[in-house]
Amino acid sequence: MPELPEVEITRRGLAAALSGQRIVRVVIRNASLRWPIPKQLAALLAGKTIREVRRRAKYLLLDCGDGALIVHLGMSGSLRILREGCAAAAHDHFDLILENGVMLRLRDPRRFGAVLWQDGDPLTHPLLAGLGPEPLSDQFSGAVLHKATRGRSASIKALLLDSRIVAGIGNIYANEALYAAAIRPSAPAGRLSRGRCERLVIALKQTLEAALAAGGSSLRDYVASDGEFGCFQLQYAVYGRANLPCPQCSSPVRALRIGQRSTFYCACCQR
DNA sequence: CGCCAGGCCTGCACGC
DNA sequence: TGCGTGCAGGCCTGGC
Repeated sequence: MPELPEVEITRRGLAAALSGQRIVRVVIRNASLRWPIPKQLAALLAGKTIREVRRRAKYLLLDCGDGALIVHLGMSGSLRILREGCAAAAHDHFDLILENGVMLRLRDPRRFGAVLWQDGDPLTHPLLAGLGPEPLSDQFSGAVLHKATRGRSASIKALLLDSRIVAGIGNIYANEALYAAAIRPSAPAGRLSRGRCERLVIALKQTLEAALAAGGSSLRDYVASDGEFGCFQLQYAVYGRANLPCPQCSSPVRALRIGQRSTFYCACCQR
């Protein structure tokens, strides 16, 4: 569930609590996430100091100087800042306990998330090395999207979800941004004009910023690191709104599947 | 009960 | 041959 805005909200909460703190203990209750949590992680992390908390796409990077803990929340993961000793509940798989008594706890019912270690620069990890530009950075522009989509016959929505084109766009925000840009999700990416690429990139950035301002989207499992819920789901124009009226023209929102993912759009407003 | 869900990797068949 | 492409499947639990 957590998409880029939710991961960024989490990052901000973690940065305030974890930066500069030393790790004293690691608890692994269930190592079987998407990939197994390395069993030597407990020994490896003890004594390290978290320098800063970064994000690349939907990966959180706890930078320890000589390497980084890489955390992905998958579909149902959340990270909470708690006090050491707080009782673990179901699906609380992993804890980091810090010198000052603060505890970082990962909960992930579906276990599609990941906790990994990368020596040195975490951006060299195979999962991160091939990622495209960050959508909120200046590295991602209409010109960049236009160039990346030339010659591609796949739908624009499929390519927005391709992390090699742009990193960390999830299904909700792909749907919402295409609506905001008035572009049909099924449109062949290679035929989008330069102007429409510009408009889409602006819409994508605005959609992500609006979600950040609303504290992200809380659908089922997501909570911020302080336990707060996001409320951007109240602002969805099309996502999850099959047959409900389009906010602009009131015609019913259509639902279909593109690349195995639920897709929603207004056939009147999006061309 | 079956079906669906915010992610994302792997592998396959197919067509150019 | 080697891509790009669209699928299917896999990993899981929980909610409807």
